Amino acid sequence: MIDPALLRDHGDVVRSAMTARGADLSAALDALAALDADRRRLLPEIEGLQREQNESAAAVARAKKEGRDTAALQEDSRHRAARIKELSQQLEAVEQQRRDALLVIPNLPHATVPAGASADDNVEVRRHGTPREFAFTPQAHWDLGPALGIIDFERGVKLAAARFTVLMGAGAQLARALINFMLHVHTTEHGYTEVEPPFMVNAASLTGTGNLPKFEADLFKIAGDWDLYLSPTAEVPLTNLHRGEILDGARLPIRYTAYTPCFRSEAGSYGADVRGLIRQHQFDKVELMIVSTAEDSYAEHERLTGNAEEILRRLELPYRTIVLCTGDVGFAAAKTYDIEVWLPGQQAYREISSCSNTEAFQARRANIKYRPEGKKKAEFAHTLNGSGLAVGRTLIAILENYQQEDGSVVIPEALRPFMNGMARIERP
RNA sequence: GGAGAGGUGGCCGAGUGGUCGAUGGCGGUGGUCUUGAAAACCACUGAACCCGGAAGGGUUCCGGGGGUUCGAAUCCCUCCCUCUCCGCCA
Repeated sequence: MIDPALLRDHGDVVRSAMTARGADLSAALDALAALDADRRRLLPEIEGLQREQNESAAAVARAKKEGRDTAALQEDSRHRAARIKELSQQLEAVEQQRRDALLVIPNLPHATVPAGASADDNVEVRRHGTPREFAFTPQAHWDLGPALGIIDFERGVKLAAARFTVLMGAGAQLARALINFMLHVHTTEHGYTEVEPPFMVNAASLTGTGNLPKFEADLFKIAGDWDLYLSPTAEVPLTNLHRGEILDGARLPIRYTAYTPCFRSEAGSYGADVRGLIRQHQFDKVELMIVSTAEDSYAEHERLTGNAEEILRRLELPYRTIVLCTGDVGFAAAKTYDIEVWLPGQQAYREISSCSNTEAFQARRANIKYRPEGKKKAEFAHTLNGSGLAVGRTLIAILENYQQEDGSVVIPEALRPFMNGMARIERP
């Protein structure tokens, strides 16, 4: 949620930020500003009447104690009560509309975010490793995996639906090893606390992160008499851990990591990445999440992105890091780095992590505050999140980058301790 | 799934229609005392929003929502949550 006071006092800043995003929100912002003005007109009027009503009630109490007649006072109060009720109903309607309007306004891009209209305008900030030279034509993982007997696409469809997959044998083991490896590095070297959250979340949590109300179509909702959704990312439960709390500033930054399965309906992406493991309705991810002070959040953002990159460096996978431009940065984010891993089967860098600083956008929606050390007034925290990393896509990257001419796949050195020492996955 | 009990400020715990945002205790902060600490004593100690340049003033909040009333923590309705027992179960 953007700061309502910013729209009120510096509407031009908000408007130009939305233009930079390529979002035409001028009508929505006009409506929001009008609702805000209505609210500020109604509120003092109601509060003044309530004050009179409180005084009147006290006068009745005094009069009764002294045995005087209170009929006139009560009659007066009755009229005022009706007026208060009438105005309050108006205010309630205005506030509801104002809330609804605020919840669909995206975040303001940070000043360091490059201007641009689409993903084509994203800017590469660094590149690590060199794509391997193959003496043969490298295969895509959707050929490698089934040939090794470790990925079964057909049976995933049989068990559930398209975009569900079964991992078998060394494939399942590899996914589990990756999860353990990532959690191990983040908890023992990067200072994150491991969390196992619920894999289903409620509407309040999804509203806090910004998935609701605007992106309900991307979610799987639980049928029946439940206000629950399958979590699309651990960002949702981790960010909401401190929803409605005021944290001690001395405790910040708080860093969490969690392995969870993630569930996304992938509505509207029917033509994209239909082959292979890239885009699934269910996938595993190790998430990184940080609650930070406002001053430190951009330093934390760099750190978090580096923590995610470190996994790829340990696995010796070539990657590049790009910063999303104003036209591509997500709804809740002020700034996002995408980390893209090299996939020889596609001869392309593909997203394997997305690391965002949402500043106070989610904190305002989820009411996450902290009391700066030595200060009395609580402030909105900044929240950050990033994949550290997407497990399925990491598995793909290993298969494709470490494939051998005979169709076997070498296990990266760093992963072998988590694979019971296995050094290679052979064809059956 | 069945039966019962209960949700009050950071915590414990009073309060069953009239200045109650709420007695008291604990915890916390500051002070007095002390070489220092403890103890004792004193004071302060929630949040959101509105008006205001500020100082300050005001409104709301006793699980959520609605209702009765001049007036609700207190009465009524409803929803949510927690706990206990039984059943079932990993």
